[in-house]
Amino acid sequence: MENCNIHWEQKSLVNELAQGRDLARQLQIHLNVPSSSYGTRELLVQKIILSYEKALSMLNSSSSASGGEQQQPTGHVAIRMVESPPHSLNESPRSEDSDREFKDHDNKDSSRKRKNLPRWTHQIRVTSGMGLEGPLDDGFSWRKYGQKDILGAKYPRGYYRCTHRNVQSCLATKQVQRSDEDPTIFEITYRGKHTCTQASTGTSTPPSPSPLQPERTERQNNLVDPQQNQQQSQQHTLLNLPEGLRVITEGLDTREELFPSFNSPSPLNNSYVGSFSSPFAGPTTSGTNYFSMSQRDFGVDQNFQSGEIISAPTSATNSPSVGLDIPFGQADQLFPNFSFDGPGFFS
DNA sequence: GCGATTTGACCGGG
DNA sequence: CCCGGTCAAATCGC
Repeated sequence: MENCNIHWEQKSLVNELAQGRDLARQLQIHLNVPSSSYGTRELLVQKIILSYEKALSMLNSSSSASGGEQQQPTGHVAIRMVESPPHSLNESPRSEDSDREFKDHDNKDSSRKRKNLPRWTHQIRVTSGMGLEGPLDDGFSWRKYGQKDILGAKYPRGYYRCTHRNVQSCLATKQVQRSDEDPTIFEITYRGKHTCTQASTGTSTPPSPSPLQPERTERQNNLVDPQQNQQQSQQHTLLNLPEGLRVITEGLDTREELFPSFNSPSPLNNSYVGSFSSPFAGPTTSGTNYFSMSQRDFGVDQNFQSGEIISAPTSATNSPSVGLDIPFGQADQLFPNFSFDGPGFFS
């Protein structure tokens, strides 16, 4: 059993390093492309750093005592994934989703619904000034399909799904929930993975950032704001993310999405790697009070010094499992060959 | 007119 | 039966 663990960690470590290598290659490419934006490059740098950190944490946790949590030294934005089991004691256990069954006449294999789709949340806080913040775009186009008041939460939760769900059966969804206590924190939960092919060419990327939209409190409906749906220019919109943001990320469950480079040999075509690990979503709606920030408020030269990571408040503080995660919770979805259903492996 | 959002209804799990 | 997630008709915005 332990051998399996060790073996597994080696494997994920290799994955991590390979991902870092690919990201570095991407960065190299971007450095040669004049159209590449600063934000894009910075994002790649961040991801490379993240990759290193994860690899290091794997090494630390495996060789020495697992509890050793080390801080990331850099003051930059970093992303830390914290694994937290769904039934952990922290409140807000967004329970499994009860998806109404589809009209899938054919697919009666509804055994695995979205029951165990990968799910991870990112908590995003924006500290620049206050109030209205950014078009946090994660590079995907989402369509809002619902909004609900959640028990015990002051603010409603917005439900989004991928725009191309019908055409590409892209089942990715996300939820955006504003924190009750600190209204500047948004908790974005992603579910599923994007299978849709987004605008890959990048020829006519819509550069327009979304305009400001007034904040609206939960019950007011009259003030609707024209806001354009977030466009999918994977790379370009990503530049919104670093500046002035204070990012809290928390990963739930599996994060096998982060290893798509597993079998993409060419460094060029894993551009969609970048789309996954960018946690910033565009809470676009006027329904809940989301925000947008004008680009110019954040000088590009600001170096986002305020960017800071905070480990997730709920579980990260006391959970020793910070930094090591259960890598392939649903590995079967991505890697069918990679079965590991050993009992008690992680559960 | 079309596509996205809004919003109450509905559904299913716990 | 309550609550969270989704649907779908109405509405909005372009």
